[in-house]
Amino acid sequence: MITSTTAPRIDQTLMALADPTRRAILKRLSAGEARVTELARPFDISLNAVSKHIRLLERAHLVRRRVEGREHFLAFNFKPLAETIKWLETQHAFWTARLDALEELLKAEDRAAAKTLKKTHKRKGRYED
Amino acid sequence: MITSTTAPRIDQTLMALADPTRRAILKRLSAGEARVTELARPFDISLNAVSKHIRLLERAHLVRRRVEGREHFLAFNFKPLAETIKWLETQHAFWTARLDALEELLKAEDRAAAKTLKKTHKRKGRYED
DNA sequence: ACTATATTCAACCTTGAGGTTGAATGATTA
DNA sequence: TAATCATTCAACCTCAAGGTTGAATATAGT
Repeated sequence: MITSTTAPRIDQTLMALADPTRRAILKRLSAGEARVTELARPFDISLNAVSKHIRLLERAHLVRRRVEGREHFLAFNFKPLAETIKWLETQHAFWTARLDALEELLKAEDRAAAKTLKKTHKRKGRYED
Repeated sequence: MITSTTAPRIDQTLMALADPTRRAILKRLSAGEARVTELARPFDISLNAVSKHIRLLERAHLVRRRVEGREHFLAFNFKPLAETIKWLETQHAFWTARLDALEELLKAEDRAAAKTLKKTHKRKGRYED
């Protein structure tokens, strides 16, 4: 019984990345530290909204905060991102390997069918896109 | 004014992947087509819940559906996944490149400071983790 | 001591995720 | 035809995302 493929870290990271505003914030932070107000400036939403986005990024460990007086400096933390990419690549490799194997299998079936002229298993309704 | 780094496709894909149940479903589907009931079996949640997850995966184009009579066959669609990984890798490259450049800059500063024995800019509060 | 600045807190709203149960629909099978 | 199976639809619940506005807090500048 699959209760959960418990990878809460990955859940959080992917969730945090699934928002264009947050991705833009990260992009900005890849150029170096920035304060909250600074990060908020380019956006059309309230400062508070950006503050919330930052808090969420922090919770996902994608961003770290250094408080200096009244100013909060945010910095990018790459680790979770690297981990997530690695995980995705692994899965991707796994998935495509399976897919390739399946393709091979189907081709082999087709060859066999052609040979015996039976033409069974003409898989109807193949998908595309 | 950054209204949105509009990549709705990526939003959807990342969001869809940010759930362990859905990732498990995809993993199952990488081994080949499956029907809804079949996909639902290993989970501890209701069939309806799984049906909803599938609908969401479909909406994100990660899964395609082929209806045959009363049975619905689901299949993995790799394209959005590949796209997303590619995008993430690009961003990762961009981010790390920037980070490396920044590190270089800081090191250079340190060297310069050491040379003139001034020791200014001793960046306090470096982050770790 | 004021005043302005940087940021969060608190309360509120709307929307959708993730789950439930029960009924409806449609295709098989006995 | 009647019963069974596969799936969705409909209605409901709870919770958190993403946004707003207005007040609170603390630091910095005058």
